Amino acid sequence: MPKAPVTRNDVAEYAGVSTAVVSYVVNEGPRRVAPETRERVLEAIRVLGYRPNATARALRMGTTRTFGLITPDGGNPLFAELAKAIDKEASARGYVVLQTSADGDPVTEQAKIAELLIRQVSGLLLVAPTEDPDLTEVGIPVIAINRVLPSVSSVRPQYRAGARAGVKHLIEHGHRMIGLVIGGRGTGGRAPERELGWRDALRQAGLEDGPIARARFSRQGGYDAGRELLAATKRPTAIFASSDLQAVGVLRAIHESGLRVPDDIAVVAFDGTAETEYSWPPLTVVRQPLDRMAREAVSRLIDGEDAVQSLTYPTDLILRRSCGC
Amino acid sequence: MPKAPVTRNDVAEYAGVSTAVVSYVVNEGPRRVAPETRERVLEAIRVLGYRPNATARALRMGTTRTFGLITPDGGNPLFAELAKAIDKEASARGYVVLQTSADGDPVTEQAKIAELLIRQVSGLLLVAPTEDPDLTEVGIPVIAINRVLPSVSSVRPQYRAGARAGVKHLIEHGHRMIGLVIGGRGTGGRAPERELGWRDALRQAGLEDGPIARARFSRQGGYDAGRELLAATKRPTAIFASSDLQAVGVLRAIHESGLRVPDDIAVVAFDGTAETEYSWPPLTVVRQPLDRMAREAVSRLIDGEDAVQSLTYPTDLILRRSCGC
DNA sequence: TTGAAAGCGTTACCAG
DNA sequence: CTGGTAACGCTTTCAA
Repeated sequence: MPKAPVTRNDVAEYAGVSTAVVSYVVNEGPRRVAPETRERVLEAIRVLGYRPNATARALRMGTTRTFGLITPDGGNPLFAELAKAIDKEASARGYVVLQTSADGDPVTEQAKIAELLIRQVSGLLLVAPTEDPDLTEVGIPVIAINRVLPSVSSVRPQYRAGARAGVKHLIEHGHRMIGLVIGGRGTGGRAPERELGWRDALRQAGLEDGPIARARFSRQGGYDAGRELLAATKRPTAIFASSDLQAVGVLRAIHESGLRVPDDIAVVAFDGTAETEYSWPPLTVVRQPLDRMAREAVSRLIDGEDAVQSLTYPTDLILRRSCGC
Repeated sequence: MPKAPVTRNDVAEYAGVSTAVVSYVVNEGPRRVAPETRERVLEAIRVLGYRPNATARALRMGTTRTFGLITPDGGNPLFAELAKAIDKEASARGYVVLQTSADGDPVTEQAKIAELLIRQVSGLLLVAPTEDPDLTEVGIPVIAINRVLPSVSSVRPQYRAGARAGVKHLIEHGHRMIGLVIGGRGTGGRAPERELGWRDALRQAGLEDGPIARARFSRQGGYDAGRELLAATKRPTAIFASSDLQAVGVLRAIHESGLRVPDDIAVVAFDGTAETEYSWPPLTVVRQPLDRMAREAVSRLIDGEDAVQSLTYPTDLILRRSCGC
């Protein structure tokens, strides 16, 4: 027997006031209420165990104070960490986030967006959306993270500069043949900016391109790519991996081949999730400023800046052992 | 100028029918509607771009088809994978999950529960809740995952049997001195069942207890614990880590000390997240049946089994290289 | 300082 | 087979 929920009516009755007064007390406005009355209402709320019904409030107010967050894959630590940062930021500002995963599938992604929209979310955060969904007419603020979309604002790390810095560091260690592991084969998208950054650094140093292995953004993809690079005719002495997951796979490929990191091959990765601090050896990484991106994304949704902008944030180079430091 | 949302009224007007009919069409019930009328309504919906308002529906129906999920830490891969499994399961059954993280803090946890309750979630999933919140009076189904609570049903792996199997495997490899890394120091709770399982296996084989290191359930905790065990007077030849995160830390501690896995020290971990397949060496793990647990937890929430039960599920022993296989 | 009442978008009952 | 309409719980304007 699921006991009927206590409504604001019950509270009003118990306290001997009107429902309006209860509302004033609960919301601390928009009208003042006499201290004594206020006490009575508070008491009634306590006694009855009243909890306001946010759906009714949302219906009336037209806003749910809820954000929808769609990631391509909740199992990817990068997205998990990003989601955590967003949740934290949103919580701090009184919002709740409806988080869901699109499983890398554009049609699932579209369906999830629709699902969130009917639930009247106050804003939408799309992490690395696979396709460009039709977003001009949704009527709520939308922001893309880690990917730029034509019709909405976006927030992402300075991929190109970050990759350049990572590769440059490898060059400073004396490497002349630096391979690249990047997206492009299978699902998982590409990463043109990181590829450009890698090339920038090589050009600046007057080096020729090292071998490129294109693979999915996964540990397995990195493993395959690593094996490919190790088998290349001109085997690189260093590898720049465009994601943590791939770097971890590369590491495994290198270990299996009996080579040593960083002595035989150095590795630097892009992303910088927690996992990289405990790989063997610990990975030198170009870290995405997740907290800052999360803060900015949430701010824009709440404060409703409506000009379409694409914002980028500087990365951090974290030196650990895999580069030879 | 945020264009006014199109409501069911607009659709009714456009199609020249009443709002009730629109409702029947949208919900495919509870009344039949003439095919021709139906077509007109569908057309109107298409033309106007109508999207039903789920908050109004929730208010009317008293159910949101939304679950609240609270994990202690969204950054922990185990919980991220579990959340993913739950999201997938819930999605398949037409539910959406509001996921949020309590950051290991009981008061945050309580606040998040309240936040979800006012949003009228249809059920609550609590992953490894830190405290026993007052849950008898919430009026919606609640299920605990990976921890048993007095007042609600729970779902968890067979910790004891799983740990026993993992340690037994180590014994079969010939190890006689097997250390344990487990929770208990700092935040992060304990793990009595896993400790019991470890001891069971040792007893069964007539072995004495190896050294125990208590630490937080984190990579850092495992690292510290690993160093502690390596410095022990009777250094173990094998270590059973009660979580993946700790095992990864243990691995790092071993590598730093110059020892080899599994030759000098074997390692087996409990959990079995994706990360362990790509550690070096790949970890032999006792895998939690996350998908099954997720399915069962969601089912119970939806189907509303109200007897308080604590359900356990068998683990899988995944053999990889860290045990010596 | 407080009360009454309208209305948010939806569902479902009751008439027609 | 379809239309009208009350009700869900809440906020807020208007009146007292």
